Amino acid sequence: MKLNPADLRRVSVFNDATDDDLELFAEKGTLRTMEEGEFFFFQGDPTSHMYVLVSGRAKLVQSSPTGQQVILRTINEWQTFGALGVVRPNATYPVTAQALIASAALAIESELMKAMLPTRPYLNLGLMQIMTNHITEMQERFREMATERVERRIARTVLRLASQIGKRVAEDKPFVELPLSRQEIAEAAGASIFTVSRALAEWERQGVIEAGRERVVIKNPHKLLQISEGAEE
Amino acid sequence: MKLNPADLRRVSVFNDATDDDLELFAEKGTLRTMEEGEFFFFQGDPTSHMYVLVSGRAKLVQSSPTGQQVILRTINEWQTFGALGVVRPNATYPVTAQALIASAALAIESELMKAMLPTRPYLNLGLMQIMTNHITEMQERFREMATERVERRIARTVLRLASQIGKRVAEDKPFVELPLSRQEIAEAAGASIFTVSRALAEWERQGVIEAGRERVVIKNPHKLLQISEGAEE
DNA sequence: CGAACAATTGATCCTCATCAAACCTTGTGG
DNA sequence: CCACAAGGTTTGATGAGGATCAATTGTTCG
Repeated sequence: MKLNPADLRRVSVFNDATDDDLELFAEKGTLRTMEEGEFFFFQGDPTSHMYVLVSGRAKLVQSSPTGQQVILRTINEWQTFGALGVVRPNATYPVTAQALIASAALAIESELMKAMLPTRPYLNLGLMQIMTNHITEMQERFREMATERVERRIARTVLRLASQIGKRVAEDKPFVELPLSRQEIAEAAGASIFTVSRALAEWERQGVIEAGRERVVIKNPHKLLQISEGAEE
Repeated sequence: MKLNPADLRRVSVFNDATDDDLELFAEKGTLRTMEEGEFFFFQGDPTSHMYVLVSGRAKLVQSSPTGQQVILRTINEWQTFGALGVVRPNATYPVTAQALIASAALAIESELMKAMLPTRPYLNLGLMQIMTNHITEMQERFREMATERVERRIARTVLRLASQIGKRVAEDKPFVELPLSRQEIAEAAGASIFTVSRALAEWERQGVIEAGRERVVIKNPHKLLQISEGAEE
């Protein structure tokens, strides 16, 4: 399989790259393909590469010493992950990256990226932009987790996941489909799968969503947003 | 009051700055002094400046629409805050920065920083390093909040706050003092002040800490670490 | 068709927030 | 120097929100 360098411009970090640089990334990078459930890297591995997801879908999970997991982020096509190693070459990944479906990612050596930084302002700016995005997102999620009750958190989580990895169910319909199990929604929302199941069942009764096996279809995002903001009774 | 440019080298972002740059920051920046409880900026303000705390102590808090607060970070001398604006000039602060005690901070215009980035690799690297630190810290705190129960979270919070803003109670003693109210510890741990009060009372009974009004002295950090990791009985 | 696994549903229990009231500490003014 | 006010802290009683557990019901796939 061959990667078209021009496609790399869809990556936000590479928006302002020169054509030469894009070719360099495409050439020096190696394409890694994964089956569903396989791992790009594990929490604790040395941060050897930065990844660009070329196709498929992935998730970043963090495990506690006791084995409990939370989903920190989901990755869609042309999004980057594992970028920490660019800045801290001798560090280890703080998360595990796992393919949600069959996927392919371009792996670029951290050392290469790091060597390019001093002469590429656009790369620095691009990396800092996604970093600040992650910081503000994590701060918000932390506050939610600390102050909001489960149902709202689940609603927000479903909406956020939908914006990150949701697909239109059909071109002409506004419904958005989310290919995630209850377990995964629970790990992203910080709830038990039972509570997630009950919340989804209730929303389905109200016609807000349609729930299936490893699948959620959002039929009324507006109502879901209301729920996430506390319009309840 | 005059700021010595050489002191700025204690700021991690400026570690590798030239002497000229340090002087530039000291000269172009304005020193803002705050009484206890005053605000450097509010959540929602435009990100006009990056700050370096020169003296005192501050906290970054985020408020929910309903007014509930969480403490995201505490700032000690020579630490930076409000650095997001450097990368996103037209954004607004996602947090509020408030002085915990009488403090002074050097305010450097975001625009100035941004203009310097393309020709200063050290600045880019320095900023990215603190950003990755924040990301990994927030990811861990999020996981803790999602998976761990209160007492452990409070223990971890007290330890983390101690490492960030703790002071030795005396040069020759290992005890670390933390000048925070129960309310503030609660907001940092994502707990109620009642639960915090009970936990501290219990630990004081065990000789792990010494609790006072707006004050906690850690006498046995090792034991506290054990509690935070779940050694309980 | 049956095995494996996801999801549901109900019953139970436990953690922790909430509320109320008392207590302690610090600072202020007479 | 004492009295009082203000605000931080403690403590107990209560209750609710969710987690946990167990059993059942789908759903998918070989």
